[in-house]
Amino acid sequence: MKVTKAQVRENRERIVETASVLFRERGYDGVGVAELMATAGFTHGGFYKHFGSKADLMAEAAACSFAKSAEQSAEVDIADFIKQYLSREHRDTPAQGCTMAALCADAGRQSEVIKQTFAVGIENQLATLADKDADLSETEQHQARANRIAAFAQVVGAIVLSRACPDDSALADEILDVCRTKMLSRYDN
Amino acid sequence: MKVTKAQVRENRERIVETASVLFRERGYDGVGVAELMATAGFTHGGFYKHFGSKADLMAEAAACSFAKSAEQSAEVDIADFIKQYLSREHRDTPAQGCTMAALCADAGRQSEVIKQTFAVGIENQLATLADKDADLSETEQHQARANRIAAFAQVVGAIVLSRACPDDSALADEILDVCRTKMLSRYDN
DNA sequence: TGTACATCAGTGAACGCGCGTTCACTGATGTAC
DNA sequence: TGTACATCAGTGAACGCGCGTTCACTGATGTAC
Repeated sequence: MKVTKAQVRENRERIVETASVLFRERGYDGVGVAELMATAGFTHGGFYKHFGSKADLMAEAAACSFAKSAEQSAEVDIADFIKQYLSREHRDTPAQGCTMAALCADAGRQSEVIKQTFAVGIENQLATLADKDADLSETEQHQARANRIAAFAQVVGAIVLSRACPDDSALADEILDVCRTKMLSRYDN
Repeated sequence: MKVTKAQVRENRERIVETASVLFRERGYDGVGVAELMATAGFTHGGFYKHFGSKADLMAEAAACSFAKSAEQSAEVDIADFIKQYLSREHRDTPAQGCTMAALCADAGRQSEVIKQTFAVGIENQLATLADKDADLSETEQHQARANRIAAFAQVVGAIVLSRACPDDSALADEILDVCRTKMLSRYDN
């Protein structure tokens, strides 16, 4: 059952993307290698032809989704980012949403390799939020970076708290609405 | 080996508190019933004399820690709360820290019963942050509540992101420092 | 108050199950001639 | 270009292990008389 080199690459990519989705949906401990491989369309035995361990895949799936999200939000301005991030749709579909929001608490309990991947992901995200056109002094740059860090902490916290509430909970929606309104009022004036 | 009623109550309490600590440290999936009971000083078989299931204990441990943290921070003013919450010490000792920060991402993947417990916990925390002495108009009350929600989202997000970074990571400290400074500047003037 | 007995918290072996990982095997691909 | 063979991605059974949960048993407590 050998397969072309192109097919191998494609299959590996499919496993990483499937993992990225399933992990965001159910957490690292919530998805097993066998189920993962079955969802990607394979039997579980072949897993170790692609990855050294489940932990290796966890790191790779995170890195992959961080790269992808940086790509996607490169053209989005900060107000649109906030609107999308703090939407009910994003909260209700973690599998398609921000990996940082879905998995950073899990990452905190994983190995240093995975934490390193997440640190890079955070820096990517901060870079994405930067206003590329602006020509700022050094103190203004520091201030801008501080603003981005605070904003990112707030959107992540809001999503994570909102997801911890029951479905159709007024509080869950209130958290999102309040944070969206407050944050947008700083940019749309 | 029957035991006095007082002893039973005390033992149950010890199990709940042990669970609360271990869950915060390693997540709900990271701690098994057997290890939990052993840490509390029992064999695992007795677990089901106290709780219907592991999920029941998860809900009870969360509720217990929310009640305790509301008690503790009742006398703390908002600036002190921010300083404590966004300290390295809090980040580095999740087992003794805020259950919301440690487990709300896990809660989002659990049953509605647990999410309900977390929603109550969030409301508790918001009530704790309220300025009891203030006598405010209705619009001022709305505004104050919105401020508390946004602040809580930001501190939770900051801790969770900081914990996702490698140990001794500059970024991890920067996230905490930036958010602490920015948030305090709104209260200490 | 003293005695006989039911209760039930705690024990520890056992249950089936799914986990991450390993392995012998298959057979089409890629390579050497 | 055609043939012979080594490679290795994918298969599916099997590994040991720890999980949540169940159960027969123990024996001190609590209760009924």
